Amino acid sequence: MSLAFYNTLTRRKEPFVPLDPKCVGMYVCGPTVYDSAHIGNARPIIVFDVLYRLLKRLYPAVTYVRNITDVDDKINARAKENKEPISALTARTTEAFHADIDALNALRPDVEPRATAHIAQMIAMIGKLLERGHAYEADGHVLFSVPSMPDYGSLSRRSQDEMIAGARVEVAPYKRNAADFVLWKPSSDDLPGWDSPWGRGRPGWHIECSAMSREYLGVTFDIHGGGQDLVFPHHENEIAQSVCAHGQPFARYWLHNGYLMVEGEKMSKSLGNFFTVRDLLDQAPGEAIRLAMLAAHYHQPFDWTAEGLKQARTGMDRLYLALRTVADIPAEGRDRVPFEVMAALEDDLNTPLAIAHLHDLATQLNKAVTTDEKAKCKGALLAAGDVLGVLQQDVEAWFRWVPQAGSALSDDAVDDLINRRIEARKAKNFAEADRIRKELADQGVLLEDGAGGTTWRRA
RNA sequence: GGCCGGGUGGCAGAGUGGCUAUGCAGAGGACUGCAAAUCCUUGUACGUCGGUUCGAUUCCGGCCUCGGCCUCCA
Repeated sequence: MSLAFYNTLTRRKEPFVPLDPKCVGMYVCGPTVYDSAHIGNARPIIVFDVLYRLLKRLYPAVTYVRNITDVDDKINARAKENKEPISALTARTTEAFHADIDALNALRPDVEPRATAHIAQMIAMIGKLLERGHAYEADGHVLFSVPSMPDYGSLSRRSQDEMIAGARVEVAPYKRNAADFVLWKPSSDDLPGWDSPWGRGRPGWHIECSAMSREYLGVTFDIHGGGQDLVFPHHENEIAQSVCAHGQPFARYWLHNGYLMVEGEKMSKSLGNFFTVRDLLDQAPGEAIRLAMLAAHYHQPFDWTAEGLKQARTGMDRLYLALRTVADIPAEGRDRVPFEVMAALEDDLNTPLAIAHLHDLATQLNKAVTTDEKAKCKGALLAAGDVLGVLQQDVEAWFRWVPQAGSALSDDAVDDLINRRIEARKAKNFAEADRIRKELADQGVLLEDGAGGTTWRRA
């Protein structure tokens, strides 16, 4: 089986051949740190985390770069609104972002560059664009000249005429062409700014990704990922900047995750269907959120629903339940991801199919008779979970998870009631035993009487 | 208007030119003091109209329909 991705650049699924098979480079657009991450932000985080985990299994080394945008007009506006220093806002938001993605089992990238730490590289790159005639100064700004690049628009497949026709925003008067975009803009004294050959100012939105990917991955690199909404203009402009500055190809494979909707509608604050990752982590364990997200192919539009999250949690329960039966048997071969799971993921990250195989593995485990069989099945299931980033926690911890807000019965109280029920059952007092079962059930605790005694879990 | 992506069984969601995933929910059975879990069995799915084909849900075309993007939202 070989690795293949749907490449937005060619609109086709293509075999993946890295530039350097010893080390694969991937860049994913990260968050602008002015607010809590919402579930729309979580999708690319989770999707590209699976890609990262997969690549790490297939190649000796992977360099995963995901930026932090910490200079942006939205940040400036929010800081002003909050009456807090920009640095405090970005530091706080970055920290919250890290906490959220850790809870979703997303591995940290190898490099997480901050835009403000790479202003010099951006200035150098803008200088190069000016030198090569792909940019011009106007009214304190430096703008990228779109007509200077004949094949501008190749990623999003739109012609320059179309863009001008479609422009629905008033065009700034200093632009030579309506499609031109800002590389550098002047900052007033109350705004963050850096000295540059064009005066004190700050970078435009797109230049940071061009500069930072160059810094850590080189001029040409393997994979660039992000949400579909970034295809135009962000990624298109990244390509323009990088290709024109270096005269060489930029990212070779472009992967974009589909849009995320909520209960069939576009997520927006005004519709009241806006959820942060934090909100969801209070409602369900991170792995359930993760499984819910991976239940659809990354390229498809995804409809986030409460029902879907519930189903994902039930699905995780099933997998952990299978593992619970073999808690005392050591896993065998955890380092070997089952072939079918790898094949599914290598085929353009088919996570729904991979999850189906996860369930097959759980069924096999449930049906396994000998200890040897069980050990192997357990290893296979855990290994499969490792590439998908699920089944990463202790089985009992999974079943003891309680929502943030809930005033759940303590674990000790549950154990106490279970012991009383065991006494009642010994005395054949089934009425009392059933009463206790009911009492616990009302508190969301399910009891399961098995050969090895009574176990419990929260539902 | 331009461009893009969808429409699969009760629900979610893969996939395939003929052998019809997977999970949840439903039905029946085994097991169980009860229950849960588990295992077994089970269900005339592929928007619509044409075309290509021995055969299409899968390929091609029209139509209907949903969603998105078109300058700073992942």
